[in-house]
Amino acid sequence: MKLSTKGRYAVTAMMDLAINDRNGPVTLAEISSCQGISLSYLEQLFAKLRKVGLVEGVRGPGGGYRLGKPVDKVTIAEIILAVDESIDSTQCQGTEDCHAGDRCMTHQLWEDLSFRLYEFLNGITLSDFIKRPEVKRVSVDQGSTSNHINKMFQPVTGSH
Amino acid sequence: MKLSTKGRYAVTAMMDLAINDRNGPVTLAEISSCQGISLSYLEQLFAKLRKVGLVEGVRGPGGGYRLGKPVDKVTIAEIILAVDESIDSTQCQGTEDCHAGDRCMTHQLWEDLSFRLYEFLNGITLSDFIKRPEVKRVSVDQGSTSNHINKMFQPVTGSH
DNA sequence: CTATTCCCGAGTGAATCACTAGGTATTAGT
DNA sequence: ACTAATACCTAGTGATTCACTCGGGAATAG
Repeated sequence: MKLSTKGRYAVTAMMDLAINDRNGPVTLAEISSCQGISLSYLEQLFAKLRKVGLVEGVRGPGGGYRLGKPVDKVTIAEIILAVDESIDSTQCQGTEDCHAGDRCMTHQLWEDLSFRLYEFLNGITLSDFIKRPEVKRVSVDQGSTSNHINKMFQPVTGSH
Repeated sequence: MKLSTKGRYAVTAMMDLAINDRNGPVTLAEISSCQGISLSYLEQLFAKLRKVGLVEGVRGPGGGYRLGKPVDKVTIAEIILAVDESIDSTQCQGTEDCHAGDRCMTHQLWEDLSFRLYEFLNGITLSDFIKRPEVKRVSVDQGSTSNHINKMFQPVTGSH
């Protein structure tokens, strides 16, 4: 689960597609000029997105890209995994007898954390963003219909 | 909020410190041989961690590194931010009149997501890991004392 | 004094990032 | 049939970052 600028480009581009879904395909030229990313670089990113079925291209004039799945099925984790390939957890992983014996359970702990992070990002879909189109920074409308998201805005109470 | 192998090194090293907290300082040589990371590279990482007060060094024989704060005050987000400096959200950010007008709210949406991710990682502390030392993959003990963590293992129900 | 540790800076090959350049394939409009 | 618009594909490139080596210091326990 890596996360870098490349992943950001992919996610924001996918958001763009999700927002303008009903108006037909979105061209890369639009996204490029709008987001200030190179066209050819976008093409490379979309090649990866297309390979895993997250988007589908429409050729010819009036063409562009459409989402390959319904907005509520596309998760942030998928998008990031498609372009920012995962971190290599090599390093004596599996064979945990690396040293003093009782140390070095950190691999396990990291995988725990990594899994949690994945679950978190896999619980957020594109629809969670386009649902509140102009509503900038929603302010905790209780009893929400969009489940599990607003939890993130809540407590953390104990720690800071 | 970037996340790469570098951040993983820092997090696992900090976990190591947290686990062996009571046995005096931990040397970089130990972490190095245990985790298969170069000693000098570790030194560079720990220089950054020291700069923000996450660790403190003890010189001389028997020295090493100690946590700079109580384990329950050190969050994953802090560690990652200390070594993996944040993603540049440049690109027409602020001036959102980049194109057709009603498009391009994606910056805002990205910042939303980025903030959520930060909150998530800032809600996990080192103590959440060392609390269950040998307990591999805890299985949802309800009514937990360690609040907000086990929520992550729960629903996501709707999406997949 | 000496060995052990942290501390510091400079340099290096490899990989990745974001991009440029130059194509080909498909299709809507005329 | 022609043209323009679009997706699609491959190769290369400078800049940056990654993970590392090397060569030193500075502090301190024994």
